[in-house]
Amino acid sequence: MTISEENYLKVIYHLSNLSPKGVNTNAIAGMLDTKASSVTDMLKKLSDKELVDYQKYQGVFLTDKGKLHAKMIVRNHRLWEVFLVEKLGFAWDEVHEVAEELEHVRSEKLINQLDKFLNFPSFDPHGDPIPNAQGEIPTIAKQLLSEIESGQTITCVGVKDTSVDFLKYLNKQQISLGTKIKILEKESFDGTIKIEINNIVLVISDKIANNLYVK
Amino acid sequence: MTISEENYLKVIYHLSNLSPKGVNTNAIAGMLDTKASSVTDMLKKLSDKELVDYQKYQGVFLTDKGKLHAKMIVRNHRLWEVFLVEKLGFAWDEVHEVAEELEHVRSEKLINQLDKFLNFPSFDPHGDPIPNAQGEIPTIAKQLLSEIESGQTITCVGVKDTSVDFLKYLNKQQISLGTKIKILEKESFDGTIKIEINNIVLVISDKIANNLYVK
DNA sequence: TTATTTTTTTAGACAAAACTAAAAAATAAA
DNA sequence: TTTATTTTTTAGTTTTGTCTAAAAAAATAA
Repeated sequence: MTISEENYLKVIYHLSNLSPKGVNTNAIAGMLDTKASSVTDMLKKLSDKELVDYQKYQGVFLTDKGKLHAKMIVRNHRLWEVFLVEKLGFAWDEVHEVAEELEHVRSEKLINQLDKFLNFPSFDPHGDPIPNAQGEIPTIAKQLLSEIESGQTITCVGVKDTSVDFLKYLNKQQISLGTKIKILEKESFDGTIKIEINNIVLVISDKIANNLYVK
Repeated sequence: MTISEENYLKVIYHLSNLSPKGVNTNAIAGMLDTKASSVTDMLKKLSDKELVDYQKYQGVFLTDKGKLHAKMIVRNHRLWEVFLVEKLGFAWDEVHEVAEELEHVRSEKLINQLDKFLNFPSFDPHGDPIPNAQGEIPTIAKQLLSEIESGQTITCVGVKDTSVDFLKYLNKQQISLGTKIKILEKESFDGTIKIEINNIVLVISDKIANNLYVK
C-alpha cells in the first residue's frame, strides 16, 4: 500500500461520510488537488486490490477492507495530532500538516503504544473521534452552535471546519474545546448570534455558528 | 528533497565517516540494496543539486550543504529512537526500522520540540551521538572492548554493530548500555575474552569484543 | 426530445527511481 | 606491458503516479 493509495482511501472515506451515494471522481480530485483522469486511474488500481467497489461513471464505494484501512489511517492521524498538542506543545492549528506525514508511518506496534502512551484518547484536538485498534469509532451527542436556542449555556466540543484560518479566529476569540458559551440572542435576519464567553460578550456570524460543535 | 535522495545522503555520510577517500558507487549500492547503475543516476542528480561533489569514476564526497542535510536526517533518526525506547517502551533491537520511516517526516518544529520533550539527549539507545540542531555532534571517549587490558572494569557505552541479531545476543547475556564489565582474561590465540557481569562469568568471542564500545 | 453542458474515461506522454545488458574505465595480475 | 578482472557508467526499459487532449457518457436545459 503506497502513501498515494492511502491518501485516496482516506479522502474517499471522508467523502462517503457526507453522502450515502457513491463518491464522485471530481470530488476526489478536488480534495487531492489532482486531475479527474488521475483519479480514474487510481480507482482502477484500488478496485483491482479490492479496496473499493468501482463501476465506471457510477461513483466509488469503499469495501469493508478499504474502510478498515481508511479508519486506521484516520486513527494514526488523530493520535499523532493528540501527541503533537499534548506532548510537544503544538497549537491545534499547527498539527494537521505534520500529522499528514506521520499518519503514513507503518507500524502496528508504534501506533498502539502511542495510543497507550496518550492514555487511549477518544477525541483529537479538534474534537473528532479517534477509531480504536478495531476500527470502532466513539460517538458523542453534539450539535452545531447554530442549532441551539437562546438562553442556553453549552460547551464547545469540536469544530467542523478545521482550517488554520478558522482555528486562528477561534484562538483570537478565546474559544477552545471545553469553553463554556452562553447564547444571549439570535438574530433571525442574518443568523448572527450574540454570545457570552468568560464574561465577554461578542457577536458571531452564522458561518462561525455553523462550524462549531457544542454539547 | 525526496526520501530516496535523503537515504542516499545518509548512506554517503555514514560511509564517508569510515574512510576519508571518496565513497564508492558499489559501496552505496550495497548499503541501499540497489544496483550500481541506479546509484550513478542518483549521484548525478545529487551533484546537480550541489549536495555532493561527484566526478565519474572518482567516488563521491558530500558538500557542506549535503553533509548538514545528512546530519539532520541522522538527528531525526536517533531522536525518534530515543522516543521509541524511552516513551513507548520499544526494545533497542526494535527501533531501527520504524525510525527509518520517522526520520523522513519534514518539520523543524516537530524535531526540535521532540528534542526538548526528550530533554536534549546526547546519545541514542545504541550509544550513537545525536547531532544538535546546528549539526554539532557530541563526542565521547570510548574504546572497543577488544582493546581493553585484562584486570580492568569498564562500562558498556555503545554498540558498533546495531543489527537485530547482535542486539538480541546482548539481551540474552544481559548486556546493555551502562552494564559494568570486568575483564578477567584475554586469550591471545583466538581473541576470546573471559568477562564478569553481575557476578556471572562468561566467555565472549573476538567478534563480540570488536563490536562493543566501553569506557 | 433534442441540444448543450458537465462529468468521466480513454489514449498517449512524462518524470522519478528503479532495472538489465552492454560498453568503458580503472585496477590487478601475469 | 599486455591481459584479465573488477568497477563504473551508458543506453534503453519498466513501474508508479501524474499530466493533457480528446472521446464518451451522463446530466441538465431548451
